[in-house]
Amino acid sequence: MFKELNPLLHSELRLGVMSILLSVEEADFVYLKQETKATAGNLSVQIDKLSKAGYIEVTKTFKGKMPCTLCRITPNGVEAFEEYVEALKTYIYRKS
Amino acid sequence: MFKELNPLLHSELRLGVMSILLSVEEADFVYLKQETKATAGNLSVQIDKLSKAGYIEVTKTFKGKMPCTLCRITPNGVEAFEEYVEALKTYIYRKS
DNA sequence: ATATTTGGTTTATATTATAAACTTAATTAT
DNA sequence: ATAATTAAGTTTATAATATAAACCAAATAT
Repeated sequence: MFKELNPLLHSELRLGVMSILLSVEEADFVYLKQETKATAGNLSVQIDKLSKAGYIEVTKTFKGKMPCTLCRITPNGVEAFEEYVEALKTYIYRKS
Repeated sequence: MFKELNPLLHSELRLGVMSILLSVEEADFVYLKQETKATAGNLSVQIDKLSKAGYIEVTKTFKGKMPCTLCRITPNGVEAFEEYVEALKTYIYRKS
């Protein structure tokens, strides 16, 4: 019937982050913040969750002298995203 | 960029209820409970929220001697659902 | 030198989802 | 007939989640 919606992805901000990372190969904190319009605190927390779930990989480097947090999606992340989309379809394209 | 995901619909159970009501014209509490596999308490709360938002219409009747809570989607509900789907697409079919 | 901005993290709070406990009435079993 | 069970919900307490406010360290501007 309905497939379960992975609660880690079923969150506006985390979904946004994943969506960006699917299309962009790598993105830093500042870019993600701009694109998602999230506050830094919220973004930080959600990046952490995605990272702990193994959906994204986070590398802390420096751009010049400024800290720079780079994120990229992992194969597990891609898979989870695709499954999430499949699950969503059971809600959205429903045959009575 | 990303469209906002209506938080009232961005909930697994409420989305399930709306999805059913879109395809079925009318459904009672017991049916919704079976299809969504929700607990009665949870379903009751979520039906109430959808109803207060004007997305569904709830009528309390009796089937024989047993109480029967009938739900149907409203035009506002249909519209909100469609907008929600459009918003979702900005996350899912994203052109980099 | 001090004030402000940048790039974050931590923590406290508000919101939300969920289940457990309860209610009322109808069945079923004894 | 009455006691126990089930049905159909609702209310309320709790657990989980999201979010922003407060904070920190380093860099830059004044």
